[in-house]
Amino acid sequence: MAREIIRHNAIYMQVADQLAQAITAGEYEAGSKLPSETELMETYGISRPTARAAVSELRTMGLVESRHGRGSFVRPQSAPTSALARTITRSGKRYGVPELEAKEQPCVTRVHVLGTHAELLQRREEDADDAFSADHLMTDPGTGARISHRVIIPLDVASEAPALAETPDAPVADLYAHLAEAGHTLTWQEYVTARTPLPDEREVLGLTDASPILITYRVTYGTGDRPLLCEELHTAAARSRLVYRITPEKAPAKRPRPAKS
Amino acid sequence: MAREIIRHNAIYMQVADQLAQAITAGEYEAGSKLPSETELMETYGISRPTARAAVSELRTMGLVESRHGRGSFVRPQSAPTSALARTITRSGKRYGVPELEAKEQPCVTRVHVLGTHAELLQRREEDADDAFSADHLMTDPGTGARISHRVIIPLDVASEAPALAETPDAPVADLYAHLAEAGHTLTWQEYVTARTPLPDEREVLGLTDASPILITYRVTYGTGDRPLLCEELHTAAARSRLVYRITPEKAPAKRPRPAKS
DNA sequence: TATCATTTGTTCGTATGTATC
DNA sequence: CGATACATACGAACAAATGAT
Repeated sequence: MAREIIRHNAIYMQVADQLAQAITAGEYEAGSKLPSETELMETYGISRPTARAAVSELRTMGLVESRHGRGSFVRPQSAPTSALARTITRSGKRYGVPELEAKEQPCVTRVHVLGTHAELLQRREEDADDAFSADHLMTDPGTGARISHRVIIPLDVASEAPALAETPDAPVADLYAHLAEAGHTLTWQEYVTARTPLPDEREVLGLTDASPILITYRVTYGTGDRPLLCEELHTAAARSRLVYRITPEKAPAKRPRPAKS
Repeated sequence: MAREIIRHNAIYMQVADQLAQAITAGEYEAGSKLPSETELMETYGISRPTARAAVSELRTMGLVESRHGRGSFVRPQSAPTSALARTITRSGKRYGVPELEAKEQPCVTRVHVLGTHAELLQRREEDADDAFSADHLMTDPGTGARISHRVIIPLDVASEAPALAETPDAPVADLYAHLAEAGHTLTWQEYVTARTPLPDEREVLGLTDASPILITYRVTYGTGDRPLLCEELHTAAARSRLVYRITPEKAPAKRPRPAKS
């Protein structure tokens, strides 16, 4: 019954495992050169495609990085990551977010609210609500890592706070301010996931490999917990680390039980 | 000056790009079968290794899943992900965390505080401080996804709150309570990153592929912002989504500038 | 500056094994 | 059993980037 989840019989996998263990055990220093494919062929008595497959595994594991004409190098275990604070500050009526360096002019388009955005903004996909989409490309001052940032502003929200429709590409702190001025009491919630980047995402973020990207959706809620905005942020997981401050909340007298009829 | 970051010249990459776009555009339904390698060879006029390389790219992108003897199938775009709330509630002196189902008996070991743990607990690696490590294997009740959870309790912290040393494998809510009883005012901060799992991590979490895992480090700070505990949580990014509530903080009159001399 | 050896990247061909239907 | 499909493995060749001569 117990089905083998992973096949370790394959030669290239055995070689990859051995090398992975050696790397994680610290037998190869960070930045040091892995044996070349030719050397692997000789030491393990395998063919070139097999050696390549083993190194390819290490690459997708994020353990090594291959450079054309030079070799494969061990990536630093705990890479120089910069902390990306996902906090919001408030001074009076003005909300602030950690500053990032803008790299390009923001780009505004009209989109339909679909998929995760529809789910988080609590809209049905069938309605295909229109929205503004403001795309920003920024850099993390710490590491220089690129960050792509998109703000989705549903049209009905924009019509309630016209300042949003005029400058949907403004910094999010301004968008928050406009919503606060429109009488909303703002709260936020953030959803974090990760996945391997698609080719075009790789290009946008300047990634050379298929190492994962962190994706966060920040939803701004207004009065009555109505979702107003949805921001989507992409960043290379290997270079940045998200930081959240967790503030304890008052526990309700009776724990709400998720409906599951 | 503008260096080409990604080569799209490669045939297998071009094929992978086309297929990836078709999949993300919804031309293939979730769960539907991709053209077989033989079909790809014919339609694109390429060899078998090239067709395989293209499909392999799609696999590491997490777009498709290949099954021996059957074919490659499109993975659901927005997989059934469950939300993993990373919140802490408080009722009186008792702190609560969202409940997870324990899958195995916790396992306690003695470890040195190294790497990221040392960094977050603000200890120097050279000191190689001893600590308890309590490993829990749990499941997300929503999706049944496995979650591995490790608590690092430095020995000096344990000696200040002896209850910690007695039952380091207790639920974290109990650990928090013990620290609060020892006179600490607790605050938390969480660091999120992601990476491709190592073979043994794959096995622990029951993953069949190399799709990314989300890693969160939750640090518990006591009085004077002294780091007391470090929790590390691993979960498959494809099946879970972390949820953070963001509470605005009062902005300091003058923004503290990170020292960088 | 030019050449050469080394190393990875890409592509083909071919063969065999093994799971599924 | 046979056909189909993916998995593994070998061999071979050339391209392209790199670093040293």
